[in-house]
Amino acid sequence: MPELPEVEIVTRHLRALIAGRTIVKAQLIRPGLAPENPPRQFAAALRNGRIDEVGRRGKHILIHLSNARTLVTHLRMTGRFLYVDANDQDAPHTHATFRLDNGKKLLFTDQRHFGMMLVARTAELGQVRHLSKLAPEPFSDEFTPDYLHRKLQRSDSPIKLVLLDQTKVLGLGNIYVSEALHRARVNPKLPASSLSKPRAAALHREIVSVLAEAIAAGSTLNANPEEVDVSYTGGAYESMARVYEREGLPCYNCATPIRRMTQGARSTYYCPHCQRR
DNA sequence: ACTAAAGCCTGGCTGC
DNA sequence: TGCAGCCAGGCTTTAG
Repeated sequence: MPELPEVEIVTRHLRALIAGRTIVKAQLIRPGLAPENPPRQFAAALRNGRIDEVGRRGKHILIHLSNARTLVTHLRMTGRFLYVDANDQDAPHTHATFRLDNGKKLLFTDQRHFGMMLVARTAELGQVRHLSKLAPEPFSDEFTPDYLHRKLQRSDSPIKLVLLDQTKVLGLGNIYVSEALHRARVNPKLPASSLSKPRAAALHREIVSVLAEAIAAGSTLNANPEEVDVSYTGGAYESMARVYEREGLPCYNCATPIRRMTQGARSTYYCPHCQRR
């Protein structure tokens, strides 16, 4: 599923394909995709905007335009961009289209309707509700072992749930949170506040390294580098995961069978031996 | 102020 | 074979 590494890969592909292009015509087909922008306003705000930059903030993709607007996109579970000929028929579940000045069009498809878009003035992005409370980028200088320890101190919830909170730690989802905890040998049920400072430092190191390694490997996406179209399974990182979806298989450290449990209505994978405490 | 749970949504799977 | 019902999960909203 799209977590920070997956969104980073999509962002890079998009950047290579559409940076410098101009949006000739934008169309919001399903208004619910961008509830804060009525379809006519959505179209007008993007029309004739040249794409200056394609960036990322957490799991959001930011497409900055020359007309002082930014298109913000969250893929959630099944959102994806397709880059096709302008004359091609729209793909199934297409909820927005962006015709470009090179005979191509970008489609946004989303089978499950969880994805989100919004257009904002670039200068006002700081006040956009979805972005304003996000934690620092995990690769930034602000995300330090001390920062992580301080955030964890403030909650008695199971550490797995706290790590999924994008206002505390940015970029982890259900896959990488299980991976980071296993690598740091931390029990997912441990109250966040009881993680010692040295263990928080180790966890910090593993969060950064698991995200970096996933990006370097191309994440869990199966993506054609020439295309922005991606499949959300079959990517290289899937086979690199040490616990995720490995229930019953031996831990790579100690051969104990990996277990699955439910936390916050979703699966957590862990090694009952390596992650005893 | 915090936490827990419901809700959003649909394709694929399970079990009758 | 058909179909009801469950499951997956990022994030917001609501209830406690």
